[in-house]
Amino acid sequence: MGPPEAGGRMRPMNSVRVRFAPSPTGYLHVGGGRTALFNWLYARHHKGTFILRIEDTDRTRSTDEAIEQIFASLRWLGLDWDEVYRQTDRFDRHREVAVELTRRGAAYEKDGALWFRIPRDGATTVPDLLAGDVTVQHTELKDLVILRSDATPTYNFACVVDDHDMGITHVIRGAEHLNNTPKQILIYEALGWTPPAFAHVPLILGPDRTKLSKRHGAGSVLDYDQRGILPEALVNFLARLGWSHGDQEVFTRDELVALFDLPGVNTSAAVFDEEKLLWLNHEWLRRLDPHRLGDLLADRIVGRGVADRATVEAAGRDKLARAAVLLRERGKTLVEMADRARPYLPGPIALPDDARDLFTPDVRAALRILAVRVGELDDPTAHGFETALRRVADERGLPLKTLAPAVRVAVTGSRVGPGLFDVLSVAGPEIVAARVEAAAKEDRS
RNA sequence: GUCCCCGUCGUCCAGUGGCCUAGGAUACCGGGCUUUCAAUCCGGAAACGGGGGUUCGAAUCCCCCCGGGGACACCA
Repeated sequence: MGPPEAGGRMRPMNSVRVRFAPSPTGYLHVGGGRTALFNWLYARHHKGTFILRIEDTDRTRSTDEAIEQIFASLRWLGLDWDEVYRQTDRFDRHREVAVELTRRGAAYEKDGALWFRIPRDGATTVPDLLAGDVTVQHTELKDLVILRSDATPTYNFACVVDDHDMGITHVIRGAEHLNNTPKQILIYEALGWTPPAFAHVPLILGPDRTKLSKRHGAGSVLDYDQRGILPEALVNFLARLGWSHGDQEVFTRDELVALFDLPGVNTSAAVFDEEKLLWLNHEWLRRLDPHRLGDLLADRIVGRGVADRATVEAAGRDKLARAAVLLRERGKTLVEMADRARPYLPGPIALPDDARDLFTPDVRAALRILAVRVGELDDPTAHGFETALRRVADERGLPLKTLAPAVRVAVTGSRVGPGLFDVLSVAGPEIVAARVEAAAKEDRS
């Protein structure tokens, strides 16, 4: 028989119910993101329920903006929740239970606050699914406030009441809570309630090996979106921090749901390695559908001010998708890709000063001819451009090794980039002809 | 300081007593390919924290030490 929900409904006993319980005192950082992910994966894997509970009992530090940020972060990560609660909505219930605790002699009032009494003797064992049995002597514990002077409940207390009322079966949370658990178990026992199962997942550390926190800089989940990281990549990366499935590194969301379970989770803390995230992002960039990636690229181009919306729309979806396919081979983030997308969009290109040595009189003469040929090109594929380029080089007695870099710089403004003929083909004859002609007029001095 | 957790390449993981001359990934170094940069391919360097046990045999089990982290709020 499962515990009754707040409303009194009964639930089947075997169904998994887990919750992610962030406090809205700031943005959601990747540590919290991973805790949310593990809970979500566990729920989805076991066909259970994923509950989101906003722990806003600290009314002076909680903000609505933070709540919105948390929602937005979870949505971006693709972690959908089945139920959502706000702890402040349940204050009456918390007070009711506090009274019950007092009636049972487990709580007492002092200085206006209500305190929970820790039994003098004995010890409490947390049967942790990951760490094993963790026993703490009661002498190590101190009585704790459960109701503040202003009658609002504190974390360790509200948490117990809500986990119980909401029928939580597994509490999956960060290892920093392991020390709180004996106190919470004592509260369950004082109330005659059965505690849920606990699984304390290892911490995520910053480069300095201390718990990842806001002071490590780029901690916010949404920052990663800002930096051009794909949610697929962050989810994949976070999942692999503390969890594994053999030697597999790349996982789709569906694979994660199918494979994730608590027994596969580690017990030691992990350092957040930005380099590996970037590698995974690159992997995911290359796996995305071209048109979807093209759309993401289009937004990013506008967002970064590389080109305006009208220009991007004029280029068209197909062209953006083709450009994205070229760009993703050497970009690790959407930001890098967007910042290199200019060559594929209409408009002039600025030539770098240090590349002017490429435009010798011979080269400029060849470029003039090439511009004409490209204007008349009837096969605007990579192959068509290659043929045209080779022919001009041949006619002018210039090695391709000399002409190609000049054309590249003329069209893209850079000496490096994707395969030249692919670049020309995606940019298209019109853009190529105009830029090659403009470069041919460059007077190097 | 006290209590709790943890300890395999720089980093993330594999490894659950013999398949380990310890495997994969990333990052790094060298080479091939290429108009360039990537990608890719080939090669390289790189770890079981230390000491005791247990065992025919230990990265795997036990103990001690050392190291790292976390918690010690009317924060969560």
